Amino acid sequence: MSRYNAHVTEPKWQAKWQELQVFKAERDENRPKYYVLEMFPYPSGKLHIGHVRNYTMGDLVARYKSAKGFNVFHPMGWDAFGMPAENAAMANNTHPGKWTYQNIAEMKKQFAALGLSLDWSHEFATCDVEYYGQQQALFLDMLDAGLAYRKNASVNWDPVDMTVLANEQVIDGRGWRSGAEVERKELTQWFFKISDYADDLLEALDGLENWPDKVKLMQANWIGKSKGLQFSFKTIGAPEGFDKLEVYTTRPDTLFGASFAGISADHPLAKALESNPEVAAFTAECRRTGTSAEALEKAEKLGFDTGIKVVHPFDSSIELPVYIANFILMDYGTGAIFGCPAHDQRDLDFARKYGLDVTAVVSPDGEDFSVEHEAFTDPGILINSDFMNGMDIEAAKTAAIKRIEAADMGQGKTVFRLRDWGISRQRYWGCPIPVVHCPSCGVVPEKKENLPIELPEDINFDKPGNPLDRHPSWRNTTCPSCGGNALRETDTMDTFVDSSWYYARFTSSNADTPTNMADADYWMNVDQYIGGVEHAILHLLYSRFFARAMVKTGHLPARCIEPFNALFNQGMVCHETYSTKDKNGRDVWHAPDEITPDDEGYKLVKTGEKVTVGPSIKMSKSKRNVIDPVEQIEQFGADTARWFVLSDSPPERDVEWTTSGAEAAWKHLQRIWRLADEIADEHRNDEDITLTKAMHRAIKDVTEGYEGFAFNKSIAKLYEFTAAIAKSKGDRRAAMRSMALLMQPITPHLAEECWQRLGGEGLAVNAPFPEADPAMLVEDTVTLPIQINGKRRAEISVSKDAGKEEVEKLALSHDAVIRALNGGHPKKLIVVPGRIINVVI
RNA sequence: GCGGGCGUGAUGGAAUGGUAGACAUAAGAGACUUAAAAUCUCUGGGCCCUAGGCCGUGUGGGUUCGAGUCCCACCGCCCGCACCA
Repeated sequence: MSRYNAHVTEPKWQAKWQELQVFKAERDENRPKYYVLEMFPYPSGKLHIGHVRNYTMGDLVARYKSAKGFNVFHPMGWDAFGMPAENAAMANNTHPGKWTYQNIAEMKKQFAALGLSLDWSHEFATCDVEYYGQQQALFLDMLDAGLAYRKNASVNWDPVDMTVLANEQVIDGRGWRSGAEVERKELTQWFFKISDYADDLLEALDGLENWPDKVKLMQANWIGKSKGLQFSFKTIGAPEGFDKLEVYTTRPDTLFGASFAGISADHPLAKALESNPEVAAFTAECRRTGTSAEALEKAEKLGFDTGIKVVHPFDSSIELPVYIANFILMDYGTGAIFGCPAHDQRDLDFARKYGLDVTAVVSPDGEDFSVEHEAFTDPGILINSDFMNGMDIEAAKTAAIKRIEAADMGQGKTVFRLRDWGISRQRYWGCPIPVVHCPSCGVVPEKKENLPIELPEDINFDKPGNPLDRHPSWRNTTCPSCGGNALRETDTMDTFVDSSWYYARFTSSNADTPTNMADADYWMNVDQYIGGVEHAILHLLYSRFFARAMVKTGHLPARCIEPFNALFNQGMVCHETYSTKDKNGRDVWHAPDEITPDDEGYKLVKTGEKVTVGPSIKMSKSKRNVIDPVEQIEQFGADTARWFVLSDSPPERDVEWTTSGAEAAWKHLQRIWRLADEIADEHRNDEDITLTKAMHRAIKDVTEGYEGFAFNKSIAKLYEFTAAIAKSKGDRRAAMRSMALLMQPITPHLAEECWQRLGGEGLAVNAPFPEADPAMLVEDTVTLPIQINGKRRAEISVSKDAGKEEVEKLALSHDAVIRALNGGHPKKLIVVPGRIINVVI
């Protein structure tokens, strides 16, 4: 009997697939296409076990769909721009490009060992000049279409690294790298006008039937649509030019409960008042806490009474004080509000602190009502509100808006939380923004024929800041408009731009325009997109925006505004943690290969010290609970790793990597090989009908698991089917061949080997997926449980065609039922054909 | 605080409102072996008066002939957002 040697077999079949170009996708109008895409990786240089799970799932789908007759497109590339390359360049005195391409080469080798059904002929890295040059063309078209623009914006500025930081790179108010206190700085930045599509991006979520509800909900919350009223108060005692104060509210129904007006510390009116040193001190304080994380700790509501008053829009005899308040955001609505303490918790906290009136204007039942320390935000009936008295909230909102509009003081308005996407980054390793700053013409877009604007190679990171800023020969250029001396834009694009359209570029990765319409038209949309839920908002929202922008600029067909037909978020791979304590009682973490089992639990291999086993959590370097997939593949082969990452948990949930589980997977695959090997030499002629039925049952169940992203259930069925084959005394060849084809999407190498050994025709990867014969799924007899008063007491075996009456008769004549009836008659008898019998006594 | 999800054996997990615990791991027993490894077989929620019965899917109610599944309340855990007017 031969032993299965993955180290020989796996490279052999990988070479065969490559030789025969099995995974190369060609347009073919006669077959339905299927585009499978996994979120492409950042080329860190090291394959992570999470990649194995992600890409195995995509590969399963690709191979399964291909076996089902689809023309499958399954490309791969590299999300290759970004900070880590610059950090590595600084640390190792190398070039970011050199570092990145070395990593890509290294990672590609590791990918190859997994045996993925990828069409590498469409491969690109986003740092390839061919890619980012087309991205620049896209940018120019978007500029033309009014989707890109420049404006002043306040950003997180790291004064040591001299760069802008994204919000998530600011930790406790300090730069994640330099540790320097981050400043708010006003800079002129490039933006994409994603807000133009806010409503569309929200509405279209409903049409994404095969997206997780969770992701759709997160996007909807992020877009944050609210309907309300924007109107202006007349002011009393305000500086020149501020005779009106614009506010926004979603609760115009509560206007008669207003007891103050509030403005943000960044509001122009607040700034105008800063000549008063007290105001300046207060606004400075607000801005400081506004940027730091401590502000989130239930920051106390603080206000500063400006002495200015505003006049109530419905009753000019009412005057309200205007406060500068620390809880009002400048970039939402108008940066100014009216406060209605009775029906808003923040306003109530504020009012109690500063002794302002609290008048309830909505009551649960329309009766008199008052509020103490908890704002009333439930539905109710308007009181104390003049013309709105007696109305419900919705009617009152409509009435208030109508009245304001009639008086020409404002109008109903919809506001979004979603803001335009700032894409400028003061960094080298990104896509240069293709514009020129000309002293006479201003900001001038580069001409398309001058693209690509390539990053210069001769740069260094000796000094902080962007090397492009201090590279005169690159920076100095001529104006595309007047031909005079001009300076290049030195900002590069946010790396999220790169990943917002790569799925479209894959369809025609060598085109000399961003896409080729014929290819895009054939391959788009992505039929199944697979990746981590951490990209639920930004990457997916940006991609949805980009698809719209590409439709508008003529780079995608109109039907592609939603580029991903189906989305699946896979769970993470977790592992137990192992720790001991050091002299100071602090945890010291140990890698899985540093420990060994002892009598009860684990000890350190080196010292024999007892190890505390912690819960299974996301693999991380700091906790050292990391499993290296390359080592796993060296030990057991890729098929074992592929089988195991899918076997234990549903794909959307986290899976725990255990040594025993990986070994069990390996043992099972060995067993499959032994069976195939044995059966290949077997000469049995008698059909085992039980096995044939088990085969069709397995085909049906495994297929359902693949279709429904329940891969763990498919694997359970494969285990059952294996047991059925092992047990059978009849001809097992057909069953084992089906087994090979059923396993092919998960363990493609072993499947090929078994297929070949069993005399299968051609390659398993090219064989059609087995189809279950419905006739073979029907059992002649079924076992029906008998319940007495809803509790299972017995079971009977009946023919599948047994009529209801026959079943009833059989049930009533069963010993257990006779005993329970004790001579009496059942009150009720429920027979669900093929399911259950319930005797109610 | 708001929004969402989830609570099932020692563990990961199965279960169109219809036999709870498929499949796998850990554990235990046995077969083969001089022995080990490998392989194979069996046991595997708890309890009791053990030919049988009682209890059991976070807790308490409800709907139903029948609830892990549906409804209400509570408890616990996880994730997302975070002063969004």
